[in-house]
Amino acid sequence: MFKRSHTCGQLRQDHVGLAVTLSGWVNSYRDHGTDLIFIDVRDRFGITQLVFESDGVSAADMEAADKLRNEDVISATGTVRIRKGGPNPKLATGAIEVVVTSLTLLNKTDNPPFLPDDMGQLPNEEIRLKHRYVDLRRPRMQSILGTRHRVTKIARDYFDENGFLEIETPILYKSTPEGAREFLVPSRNVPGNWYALPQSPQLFKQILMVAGCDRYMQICRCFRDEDPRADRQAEFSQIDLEMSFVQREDVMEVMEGFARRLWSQALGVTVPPLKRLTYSEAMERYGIDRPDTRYGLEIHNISDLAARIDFGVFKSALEKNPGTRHQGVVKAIVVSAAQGAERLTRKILDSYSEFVKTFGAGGVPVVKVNAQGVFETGIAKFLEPLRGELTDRLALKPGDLVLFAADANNIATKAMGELRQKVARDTGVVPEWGKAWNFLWVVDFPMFERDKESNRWVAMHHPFTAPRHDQQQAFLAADPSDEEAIAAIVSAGYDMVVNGSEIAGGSIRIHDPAVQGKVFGLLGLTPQQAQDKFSFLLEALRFGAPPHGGVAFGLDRLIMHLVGTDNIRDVIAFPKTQIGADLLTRTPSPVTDEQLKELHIKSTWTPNV
RNA sequence: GGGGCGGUAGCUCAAUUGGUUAGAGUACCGGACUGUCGAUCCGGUGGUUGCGGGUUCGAGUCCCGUCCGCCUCGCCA
Repeated sequence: MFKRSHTCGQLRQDHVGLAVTLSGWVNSYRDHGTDLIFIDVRDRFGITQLVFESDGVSAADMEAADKLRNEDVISATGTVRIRKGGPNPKLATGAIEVVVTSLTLLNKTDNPPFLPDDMGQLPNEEIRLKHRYVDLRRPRMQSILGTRHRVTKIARDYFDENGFLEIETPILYKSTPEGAREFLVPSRNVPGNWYALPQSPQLFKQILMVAGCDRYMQICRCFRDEDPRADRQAEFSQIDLEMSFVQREDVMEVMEGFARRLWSQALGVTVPPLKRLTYSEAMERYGIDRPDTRYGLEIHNISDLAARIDFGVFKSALEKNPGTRHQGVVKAIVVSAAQGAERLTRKILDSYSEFVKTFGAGGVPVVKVNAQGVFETGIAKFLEPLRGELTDRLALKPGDLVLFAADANNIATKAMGELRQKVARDTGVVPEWGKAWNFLWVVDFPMFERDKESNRWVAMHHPFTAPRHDQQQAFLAADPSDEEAIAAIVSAGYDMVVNGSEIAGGSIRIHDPAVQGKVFGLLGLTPQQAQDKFSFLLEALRFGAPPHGGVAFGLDRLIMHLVGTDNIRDVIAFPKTQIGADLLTRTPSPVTDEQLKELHIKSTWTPNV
């Protein structure tokens, strides 16, 4: 029999004397010979020690117990008693043991590729993913799966209480090639036509608002066929929301309430009211649209001072793109002695130039402030005329380091934003997990940005994002050819950021067909193209569309924060690798010519000979 | 598409300048052991050094190609 009476984490002193049956995996065995064997049996709920004594169990069962090995699946019946050898404080069940009277071996395991314990070093990730069923047995992974379950439950409860309706939207959807690369699915019934997997349910949830659903939520899967990162998968999950008759503040209030509920229930952490940063402020002070405010190291614009000295590096940078928003700038980060400037060795500082080159910047000039307040290092003599003013403006003290970036505004900003985070890691000023939760809002994003390659406008958030309420008239009046005017339009978007990570983003949507048409036009869609791709949306906007807006939380990233991992694969039961492969099921995989034919497609792939 | 790191026993790793029969821990197999708890002790099995070429008297080590995993730039409306 294997129907258990209790779980492996359940038994306590109160249960002493009870006849019980436990089922689970052999976590470890301690074989003391023909008369005494200990087996720790494990399930999702815990570990319990079983004792086999030769005078309490049949000879056959004793022999079977002798042969048990790690990860065998067993069921054992016996009696609970206080441990004879003293309690084991490491186990929740450590006060008791179960003296076994009968044993059933349910599944004899082959020698497992690795043991699912969290004590030693983990095998490499390839092995873990190949044998995911073993990896997921680890208590740590079970705990993460448990957190993930609780988060989705809290989300459903919270949004239910706030009047949201959970509604499913299609996975087989229409291709809308703006944005991320899509996964395509061929249609059998309509030869030559295709579905796409949704990058997000964006338009369906807007249609649901037009359909009078008022408040929608869904825990949905999204698909973007782009290269992954440590915190990004091609297939990922969102807590997706949309609300009718709301302005920006209304959505933000609901979001903030959810974040507060989540951190409270999952971690016991109280989230204070969120501060707000505008996008331009974030970019200016932190060089990134999702600032990590757990440490200082803010970025200073010293272009005005830099322009006054004869230093070639600064001079040539400042001459870039005159009169535009990408005009050359000189920016500085101060690493104070108190923030661990001495940890930035010559070698590390040298590596920073290589580091910023990956973002297109030229290098990182450095000066060090010596004990007399005088600048040292190679470029010190060029900066000497500015020493007094720089010392005042940057509040420099002996022992401080100043790191510079001089380039076109967008490049210098990006390089400094990334460098700031790297410096923080290198100096050790980033608090360890769980010590600080710096939530904030970023608002007032530009509606559009210029795509470098195609030199066209692209929507910064997405093409359905509305201009901020007070920008609507300016937007409708703006001349599409006036680049600076278009770039200056601010959207009604908002991102929630915690510890430098974007965990949610959303916006008030366009509900006016005229505004939507102008956006499509700016994005380079002809009226005919807009009609072909989004006729359903444009029509819906003409048939009674309420003002609406919404947001999506990145579920995987939320879990990463709540469990303290920087690997997104740890929070997904069956994740994919860098090339989108599932090593467990060996996906993707070839299909037959018959399958292809039925779908009216032909592969152009040929094997390398 | 670019850059970086890695791939040696089931697993984690080692192997000096290119040089004897590629080692250790653990797992596994056999044995001993009545109070362990990451049991202990004794013995043993286990290798296409990712794969394919090349250089060399000799390659885990050097070269070329390729596959896989991770990090990253681009990309991610």
